[in-house]
Amino acid sequence: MVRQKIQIKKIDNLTARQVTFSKRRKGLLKKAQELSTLCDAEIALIIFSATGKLFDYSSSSVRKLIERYNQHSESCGILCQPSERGNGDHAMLNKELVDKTLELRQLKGEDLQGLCLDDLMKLEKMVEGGLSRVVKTKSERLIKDISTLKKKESELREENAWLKQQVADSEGRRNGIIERGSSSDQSVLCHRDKSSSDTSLKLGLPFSS
Amino acid sequence: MVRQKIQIKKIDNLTARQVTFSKRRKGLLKKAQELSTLCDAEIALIIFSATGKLFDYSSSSVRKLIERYNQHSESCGILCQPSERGNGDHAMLNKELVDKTLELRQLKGEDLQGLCLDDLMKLEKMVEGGLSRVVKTKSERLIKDISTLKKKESELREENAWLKQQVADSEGRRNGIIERGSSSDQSVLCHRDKSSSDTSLKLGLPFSS
DNA sequence: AACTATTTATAAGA
DNA sequence: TTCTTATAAATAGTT
Repeated sequence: MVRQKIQIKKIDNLTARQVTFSKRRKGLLKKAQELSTLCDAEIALIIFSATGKLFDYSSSSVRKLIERYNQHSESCGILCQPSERGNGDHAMLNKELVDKTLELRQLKGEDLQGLCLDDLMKLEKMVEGGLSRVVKTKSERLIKDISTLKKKESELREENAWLKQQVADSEGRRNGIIERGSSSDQSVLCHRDKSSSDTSLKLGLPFSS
Repeated sequence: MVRQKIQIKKIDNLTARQVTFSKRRKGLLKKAQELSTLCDAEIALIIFSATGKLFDYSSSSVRKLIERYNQHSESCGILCQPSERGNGDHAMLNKELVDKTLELRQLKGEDLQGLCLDDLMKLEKMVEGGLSRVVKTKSERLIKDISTLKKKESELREENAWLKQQVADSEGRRNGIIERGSSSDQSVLCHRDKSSSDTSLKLGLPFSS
């Protein structure tokens, strides 16, 4: 609705979707509150994000509004079962679970016998979409990993060059001044190896700074 | 909030209040719908006007959302009595549902940020497997449908040939014996035309096989 | 999280 | 109620 008018359809990009959700949720809650204040209306608003997080608003209390809604529906609509409240919950939960399990199996290519050609084609489209998104995410991850590794490599090269110089200097000093055996040699080499793995590899810090 | 910015407090004038209620209610419903579409959220909105009239909206069904709201409050809110047998069931059911929902979303290529490269590659394999099975099933279904249709076609051809013969015989008899009008002619021709369009023409199959 | 160019919502008037 | 219009508010894209 800004910069460019958007289409009202599911936002593909996850991050953009989350940002928009946060912004618009806030806007919606504000509008609900304003309407209830301005016009003396009772309002309940229940929002579940795609990830299952709950947000709600009510001018009084959500439960109270739900009660009132139920009463209204009872008097105006089809009757509800007077008993079985917890049971309805359970049954519904169970049904959702069964439905999701079947959907899951079908996405994995199982239990397809009951589907007509149209359903199969819809399913194909959906799985294709999922595959393309998975592949895209994997590629992005690979690119990122490669770039990180390249950076590390160049840091290590730099560090190595510096250490080589140290060794050369040290050897130069030793040769020019005094003969002390091979112990210092080894300690320098050890130090270099240790530094490499302890700093650059693990923490990704540039050795020279 | 226009011409002059309004205060968010109850509108005194009854008419103005009713007009504003109508306008803003419409706006709120639209925003709710947009949010649910754009961000894949589940939303329920219940509005009681000051006069007690009910307006509601839900992305799926208000009842379903209320059930989910109740369930959510139960599992996330104040602790449940540890003695209840049904509750253990309920919690377990709920956990399964949450797990399956996540798996489902990931198979569809969503919520992939938390996955490492290995997980992504496993997921890719799984979705690829699913896709290939769906495509295979679809192909088999197509082959089977085509074969069924061909069989039907040949049966109809046979029937048609037989009927044509009947017509020819009938005409032969009529010409040779008596004048009976055109009524039987038309009914036979109608039948043949109907058969043709119901099978081969509609589905784009070659008529000859 | 803040900014800002635009779109959208809407108060007031007709 | 419905339309118009001037203006406030919301927000998509960007930084």
